[in-house]
Amino acid sequence: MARYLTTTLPYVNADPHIGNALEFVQADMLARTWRLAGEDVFFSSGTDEHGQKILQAAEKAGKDVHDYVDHYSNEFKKLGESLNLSYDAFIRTTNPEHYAAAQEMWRRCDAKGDIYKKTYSGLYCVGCEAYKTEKELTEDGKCVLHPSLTPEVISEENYFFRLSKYQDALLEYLSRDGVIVPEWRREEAINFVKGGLEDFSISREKIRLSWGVPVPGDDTQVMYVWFDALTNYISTLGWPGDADGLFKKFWEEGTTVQVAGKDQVRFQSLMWQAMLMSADIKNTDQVFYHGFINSGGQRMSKSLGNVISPYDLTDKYGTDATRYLLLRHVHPVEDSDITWERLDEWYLANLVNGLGNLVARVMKLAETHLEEPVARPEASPFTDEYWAAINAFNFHQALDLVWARNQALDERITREEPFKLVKIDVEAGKSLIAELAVELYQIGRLLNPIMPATNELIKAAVLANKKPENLFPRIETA
RNA sequence: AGCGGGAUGGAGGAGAGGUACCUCGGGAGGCUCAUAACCUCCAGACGCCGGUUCGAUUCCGGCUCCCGCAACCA
Repeated sequence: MARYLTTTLPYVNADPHIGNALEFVQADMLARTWRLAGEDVFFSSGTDEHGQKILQAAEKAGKDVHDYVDHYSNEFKKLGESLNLSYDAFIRTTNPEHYAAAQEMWRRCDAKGDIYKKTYSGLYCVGCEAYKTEKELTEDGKCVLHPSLTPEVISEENYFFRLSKYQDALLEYLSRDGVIVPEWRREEAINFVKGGLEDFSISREKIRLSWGVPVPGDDTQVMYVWFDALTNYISTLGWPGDADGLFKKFWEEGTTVQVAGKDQVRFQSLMWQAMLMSADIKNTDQVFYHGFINSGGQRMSKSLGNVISPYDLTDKYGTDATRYLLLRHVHPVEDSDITWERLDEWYLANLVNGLGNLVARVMKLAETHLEEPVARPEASPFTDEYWAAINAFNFHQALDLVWARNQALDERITREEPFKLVKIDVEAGKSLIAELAVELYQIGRLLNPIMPATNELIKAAVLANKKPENLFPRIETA
């Protein structure tokens, strides 16, 4: 079966944060799992590069906006390498092909009568060059960032998308089981839609904001970044031209899954789905929403000094251990809290003393007592329970299953004492040790979607009958 | 106001209609193959009040306390 998978595209106005890493690693585990199961997978990620915030950030940094987005896009690419992601495409919304796709999406929605012009007025802060909602203003109505300025009421003529028209169609879409995971977010979305939808502004006046995709047929306006960015999910497949047939194969005929953060429901499951409906394109089959990561009971922020960046993790623990920590100790959909103390604890308990030590134990026995490597086992170690956990996005449960197996192997060694047996009855001892090595190989295989490099190392060690270097060295804990 | 989530041993987290699991920490013991690792045993928990049920910590209702959301935020 063809399976399409995508993350949301990180917005390139800042360095990658741990939430990006979580989303990438979750999606990568899905992609690798499906490939293992023999499915044809197209896994996409990339960067979202338009909009006011980016233009401002570039100006603030004194950089040309093109150089600025190139730099950050590359940072996200590097993060992908640090996390050993296996995506098949990295789409940038500044690609010419993407521009063409976003404009075609616009034309189609327009042809449906879903785009119209309207005057939008709001409180505008000249300091920020942005409209402000009440929430963003101080009690006396001043901008938080520019308290000396009084926001002015400004009117702007923009194009709007008739989201309201799709209220019933969206309710029908949301009535399908599984279109949103977890289920309670689907109910949340339904309630939200029932509360009434308002049309969205999908363009900006070019004189205010030049950094965006031009609106077809109106050179005074550029697309609001959301309209352009959402289209990436199909432009990455070559839509609309579809010269390689990827769009047909993966989007139209395959199963589509999007991975996103919990703040994305309105954009991914409502706005984007309405856009697809308007353009007569199949809706996304499933959107999985992960939770957020806090630290020390608070949202990570530079001012609090509790930021843990993905590079902090990979530098300290390495790629595979970082993947492990994010997949097993961060809850897939609830918010989670991590601190260095806990990360150190998990690393030490489960990887150093757990998996790493187990590999050393078994391979030392095998290397010492077996003349030749064991044969590669035929039987699949993947159980229905394991597949089911992953397909339900319960990554942590799939990992629990593997670690239960690790523990069972440790227990077996203690119980059956191969190191003693081999001195009493050489053949029986060898045969037991061979069984242990085979089990270790199976554990290695189970780690494939979780810790790709460790999976290879363990399998190679067993097949070479050679104890590897410590997989997870002890590290200095602060 | 409303909508949603959470409340599990000393700490942090899973979990599920019927002996409550994991990591750390505490106590006792074992092993020596292993990265001073591993294994066994012990002490210790399901916020409060009702309801459904043979039985609920798990389902339902109410309460208390925390946390999100409340649309152009990319």
